Amino acid sequence: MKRVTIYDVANEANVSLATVSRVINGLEIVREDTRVKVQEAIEKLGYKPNAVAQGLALQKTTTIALVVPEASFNVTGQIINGLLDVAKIYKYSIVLHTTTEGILEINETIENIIKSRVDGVIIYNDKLLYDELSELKRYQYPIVLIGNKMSDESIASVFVDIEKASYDVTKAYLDVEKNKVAIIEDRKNPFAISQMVKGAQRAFDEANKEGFTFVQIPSNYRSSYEFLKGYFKDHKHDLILTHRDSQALATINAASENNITVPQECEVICMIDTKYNAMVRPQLSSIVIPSYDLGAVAMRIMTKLLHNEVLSEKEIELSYVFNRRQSSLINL
Amino acid sequence: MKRVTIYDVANEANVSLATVSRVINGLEIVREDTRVKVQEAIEKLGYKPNAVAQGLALQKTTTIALVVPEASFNVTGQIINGLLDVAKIYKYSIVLHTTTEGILEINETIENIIKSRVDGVIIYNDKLLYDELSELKRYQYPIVLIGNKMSDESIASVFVDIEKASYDVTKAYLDVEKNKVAIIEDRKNPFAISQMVKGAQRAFDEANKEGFTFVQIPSNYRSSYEFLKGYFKDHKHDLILTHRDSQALATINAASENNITVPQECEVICMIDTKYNAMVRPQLSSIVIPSYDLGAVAMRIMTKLLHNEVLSEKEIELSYVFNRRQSSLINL
DNA sequence: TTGAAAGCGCTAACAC
DNA sequence: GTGTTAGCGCTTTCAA
Repeated sequence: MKRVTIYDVANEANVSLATVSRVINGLEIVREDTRVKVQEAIEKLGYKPNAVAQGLALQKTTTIALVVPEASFNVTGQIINGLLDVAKIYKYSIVLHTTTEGILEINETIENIIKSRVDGVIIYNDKLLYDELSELKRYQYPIVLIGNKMSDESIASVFVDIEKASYDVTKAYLDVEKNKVAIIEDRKNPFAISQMVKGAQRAFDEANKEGFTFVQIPSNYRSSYEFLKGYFKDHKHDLILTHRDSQALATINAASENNITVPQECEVICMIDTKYNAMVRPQLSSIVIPSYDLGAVAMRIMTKLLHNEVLSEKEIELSYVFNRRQSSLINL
Repeated sequence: MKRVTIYDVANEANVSLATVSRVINGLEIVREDTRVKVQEAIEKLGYKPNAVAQGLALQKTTTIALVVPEASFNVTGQIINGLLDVAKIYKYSIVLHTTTEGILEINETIENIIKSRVDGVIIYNDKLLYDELSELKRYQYPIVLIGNKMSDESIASVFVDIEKASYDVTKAYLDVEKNKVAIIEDRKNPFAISQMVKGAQRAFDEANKEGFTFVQIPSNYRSSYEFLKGYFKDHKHDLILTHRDSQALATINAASENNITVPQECEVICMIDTKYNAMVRPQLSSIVIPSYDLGAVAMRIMTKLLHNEVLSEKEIELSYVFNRRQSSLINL
């Protein structure tokens, strides 16, 4: 089946292609009867405008690039859901890119994004730092960052203040003299972890206390779990904060192996709330970061950027709530 | 910064745009010194070929559309990882589409796909049935289905024989006289569940036994869990098969509420293996469906379809293994 | 209100 | 080995 073009429709309807273009774009300067004529031709031929050609002619593609770390869908899944829902509303397509560790790979990804001439790029990525962004900025892409607080003429961001969340939680524990607080490393999210550490440290400093511990672990679940099993043989904490649910689970399981009961002897709280938090036993207390909203808002901001609407604020902070479940005892 | 085009490069290098086109496409009929000259111009100007224009000229976009159900990333995450890895190798971009229940929405998605002039579409979707596919076929899109067994001139598929998996598991239990087998419904994956039921029923039929139960449940985790809590008050099973890990967790938690111990009094096995299966306690036994491979193979097949390579087989079955963990007792 | 024609950036004959 | 030119399918001035 030969692809039907705007010419075919024009022919069929006995009008010029300019007229067809006008009706498919809903321009009001078309007489009703010719509009109908064209519509019928479109219908009859099953014509669908070629978005590629439109993209060339208009110099915009109504697609945006989304960049997330490879294998991160447990964390980014909800974000993507939010993103796509809003993208649908504004009729944007989403091209999905994932990045691995290598700087080479990242540059290749950026190169591909630039070649694809998307209208903007949304990034959820702890590691895509300012240097890499500059390449994107050279080409004047509107950029929305998810998770990192940052902005300038072409960059906006949507995030949750994890430093504050970490501070709040830690402070609540210090207030009741539960002073042995530890944060478990998350190698995949160095920025988030650095924020958490900063917040906890601030709480300690303000309380004039010491004893905060940062526990470095291997990079995957299996070895983290093994490591923690050993770690808990001679370490005790009142509260352990983790970034992801998987690390909280590793912690709880490792503690359990050492006959440390959660939450009685050691409380565990993680930062990211997934549906598994409520499914596992003990149910995981967590900061509920509004992932879906993070994605939805990011996409909404992007549409504003693209339509040159004024943004009253380019750094949008979303609030979290604390959801205490079974793995911890203190309410905030 | 004005977008630099192939003309600018041609000017800078004092050659025609055809020559520039040749070097960026790596055609061998360019003299070395002019190639170098052009490369330098490209470098100097920071030129990146416009994929949109290439798409128009070549009548292909080297992008493929991926369609998955909305909010399915827990299940499709791994598939997408595999898909993207292979897509990178062959330099294809992936446009992500999600579908919700409504038939209208689905048609809109298909419409958008057609407009976007992707080179092919890969679908993981229990509900996108033959009727909807026909629209795509009208436009001669190569299609690769993940999860469903189906094929014709333009359709290929990659799947795991869930019917057989379900049969195997059920048979193993019937063989040792554990005859009270139940399958928990999964409203989001009616096709998969129907296959599972079929397999279990076949095992029962062959063994000339009765007692297979299909348990219908509400659609979300929370209400499923509540429902199952009630259900287990007056129902006992030797083995419960579920599709997703979340349903297995709901089952285990509900059983536990009724003081039914897993796996001693009731064994639980699910079909899809996620990383959480090994993290929760008891660890979930499961059929390990090779999700990553499903995605990777699907994309590989797609490249073959697009390059007109002959496919010896258009229905590719991947094999599963059974991973017994703590929630069940019998090895297969 | 409609049509003619230039242009968006690139590829691929075809000619030189 | 390199240049010229006609598209690819659409939008958008500018005229009519």
